[in-house]
Amino acid sequence: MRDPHEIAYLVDRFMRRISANLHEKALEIDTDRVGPFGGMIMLTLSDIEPTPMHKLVEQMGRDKSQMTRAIKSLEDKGMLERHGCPDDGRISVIQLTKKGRLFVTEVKTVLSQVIDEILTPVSANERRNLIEILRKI
Amino acid sequence: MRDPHEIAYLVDRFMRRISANLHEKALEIDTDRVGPFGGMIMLTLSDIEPTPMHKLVEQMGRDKSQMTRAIKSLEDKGMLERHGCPDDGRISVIQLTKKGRLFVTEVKTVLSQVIDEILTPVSANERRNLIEILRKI
DNA sequence: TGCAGTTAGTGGATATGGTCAACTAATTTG
DNA sequence: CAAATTAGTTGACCATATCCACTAACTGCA
Repeated sequence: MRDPHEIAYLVDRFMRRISANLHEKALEIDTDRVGPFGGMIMLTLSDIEPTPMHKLVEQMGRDKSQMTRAIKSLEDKGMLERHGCPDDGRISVIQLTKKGRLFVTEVKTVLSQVIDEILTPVSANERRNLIEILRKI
Repeated sequence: MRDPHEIAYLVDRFMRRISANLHEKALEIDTDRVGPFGGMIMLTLSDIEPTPMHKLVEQMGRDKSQMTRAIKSLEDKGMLERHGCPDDGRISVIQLTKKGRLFVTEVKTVLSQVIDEILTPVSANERRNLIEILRKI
């Protein structure tokens, strides 16, 4: 394999390694059973909050109905809050709670550990390259 | 975001773009409703066949029970065959059929197109780097 | 104004993928 | 040969994804 399609394969493997390794370590911090997808949402939110749903949907490339349910679940767990937007009645603005922000810092710690482990065979220089390239995509 | 955890996020986005773009184009060639996961299995098989299940499981990093069912479904669709191994009665060796091989070449074509599109902002040099780095992981 | 089209978000139905645990049959090891 | 291991299967269950129809609120235009 040395054609473009190999990339799909490699990226898939990469992603699966992350989730597998995360799975073990995350049990301790994920006391609310937020799960991988919920965690990803929280991470994303911590970057772009406060934000309306549709921005989050766009950012994460997911279906909006899926997002509705995930957000509701996170709201029930006290991770985030929604308040209506005075300028536009359709929009509800999402914002992390204090608990949510605390959770995000924990997730970042664990996730960084996991990725560091996976990236041990990759030099610091190459890591910068990797991030650089992925950002362009 | 400039910490290791950003990588998880970027890789996730990458993977989602691949599946989204593939989703549109794949409808024509995927007449047997093999689906993304089935396609991934076929691609992997085309590299390592003939192979027993547990090698495939190891290679793809999936649960073996999941693989049992996926393989059965692909077998029903005439994409692959299994025959018992004379040396070891537990093992059944998986092999692509002619139809399966034809399907794989189609998948590779479409997938390569999709990835080429996504990688347009990335130079040839960087692509080599990317593959290089992903291989190490 | 006010109606037509668009946008934000919700909800139902269904499909696919992933996880866990228990199980059978074949094989290896001491 | 008995005990432990390995390959693969099956059932149950949860998480995630996709599609579609729907409401409410906003925008643009005549």
